[in-house]
Amino acid sequence: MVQVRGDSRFPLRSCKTAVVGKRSTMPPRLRFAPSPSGYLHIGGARTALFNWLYARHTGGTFVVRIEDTDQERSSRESVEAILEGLRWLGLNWDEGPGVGGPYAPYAQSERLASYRERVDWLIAHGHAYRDYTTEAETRAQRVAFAASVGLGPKDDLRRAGFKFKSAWRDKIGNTALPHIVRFRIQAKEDSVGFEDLVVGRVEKAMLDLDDFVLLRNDGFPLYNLACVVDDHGMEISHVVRGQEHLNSTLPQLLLYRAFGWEVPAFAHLPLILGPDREKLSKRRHPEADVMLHRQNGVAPQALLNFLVRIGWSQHDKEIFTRKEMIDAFDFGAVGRANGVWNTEKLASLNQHWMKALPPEELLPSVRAFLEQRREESRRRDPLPLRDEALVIGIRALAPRAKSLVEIASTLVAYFSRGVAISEEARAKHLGPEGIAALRETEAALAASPAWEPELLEGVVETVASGSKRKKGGIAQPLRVAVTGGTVSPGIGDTLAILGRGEALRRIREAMDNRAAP
RNA sequence: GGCCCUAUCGUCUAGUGGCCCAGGACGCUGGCCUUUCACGCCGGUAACGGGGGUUCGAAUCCCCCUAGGGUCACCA
Repeated sequence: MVQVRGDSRFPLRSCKTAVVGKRSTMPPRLRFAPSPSGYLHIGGARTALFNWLYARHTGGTFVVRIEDTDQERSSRESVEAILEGLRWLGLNWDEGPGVGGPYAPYAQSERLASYRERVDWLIAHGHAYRDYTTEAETRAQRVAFAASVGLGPKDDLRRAGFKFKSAWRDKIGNTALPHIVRFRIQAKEDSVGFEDLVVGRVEKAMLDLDDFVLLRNDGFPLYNLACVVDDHGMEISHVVRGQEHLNSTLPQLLLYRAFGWEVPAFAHLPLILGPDREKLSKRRHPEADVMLHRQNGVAPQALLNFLVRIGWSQHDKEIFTRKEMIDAFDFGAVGRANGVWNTEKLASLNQHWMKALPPEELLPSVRAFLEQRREESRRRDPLPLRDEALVIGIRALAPRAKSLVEIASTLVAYFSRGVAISEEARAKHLGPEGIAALRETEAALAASPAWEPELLEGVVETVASGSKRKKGGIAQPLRVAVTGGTVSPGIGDTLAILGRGEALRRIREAMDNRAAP
């Protein structure tokens, strides 16, 4: 069940099994644990995706847990924004906000008592100590260190080797004074390490670890503590997260060990870098916002396909439906090198999925974009947005557009009364010859029993062969008359989107206005 | 700077010692198709970071260097 990389390639890594004990025989439990301090980040979405894929692949459980222990940064709006992003992507969760579950509550701010209880246990057993050092004293220590190495207090002191030492490490404090709680690193062991499902063996010398803080002086837990307590409490079997958390896994391991808890399997995913090769960040990279892509008209399926292929592959396969991703997913095929964001590839995948997905599936978002565009452009005589016409439009425009927004923008002009004809196009295609062609075609079109793409295409061809003209001799004047320009989908589709009434109207109008100055 | 991780076309990647003078996709590009614009189809361009080993044989295993990224909070 737990995948470990092949023995031949990682001989040393096969010595240990990532998961031992009864949990490894039960269906996996995975979690996505975002901190609600903004929108759903693209890296978070990828992490959520991989967790979700593995859970769905194995028939396990996908949990969403909100890590809102930082009161200042967390907000309800962010929780909602993140959940909305997940819903948009179709990453449904089995336990978590909104759906509940046997391990509720799923927000850390509602689980404070359990962290304090665990911390008390650690203190009682010598694994942690109360530290009464105030923030002012910590600051003073920094200033003193800075002075000793000739740096200013604002310089990065860690670079110069600054290490905070607590005077309380070996004392027993038990007063009511505000204090933090630190984990006591035991120097006895020389190193801690674990087997990562994607990275392999990760090891760190104990000396490189500090007595990390477990509890703040306001009683709120810090990441390492809350994460471990909840992952254990919620019986998470696989911790799948970004490689930025690789280092914090070591102190967390110490916590598992102190508690005597079974350690979950870990999988640290490579990071997604911006075009500047730095970790995709909200501040510097607008593309880090998942919802921006929704606004830009990217289909969720396309974004999913794009994300799954950063850091994961299945031979030469590039296109994945959800089912295909789920069926093929496995941590053994996750790469270890960071990937760079590639807008062109996303666009190309988006175009692929706009063509491949049933138009009906795209319809709601195209309609929404269309209504929005129409509002903005304040077209005077809007025509009703009929589903059948929209479906034809989406099918016809998908191969010609880079996004759903582009489809919608193009369609706006099809759903209002009348059209302004470009003078250049009129000069080129609506001369006496063009008008004559229009006249013949108009009559044939008006006589058409039905108004469907293939049928209309046929009518144009019939008129063309009947009048010994090339198809273009008919289609281009028609296109200009009906769209105002020389570029549009196939003429049958173009007429069909407009509908009989509006198409004929525009043709007649073009014939009448030929003499206009 | 300490520590951790990583290293194949510009980008995402295939590759688990011989099938690789390295395959696919995006991009760029030549052509075909065509009523316009696209789509599509056929072709081209372009990479194993450097140096040492191990081996009959290395993109693949080992070491060093270099480069890149991450992390070092009373954030997560």
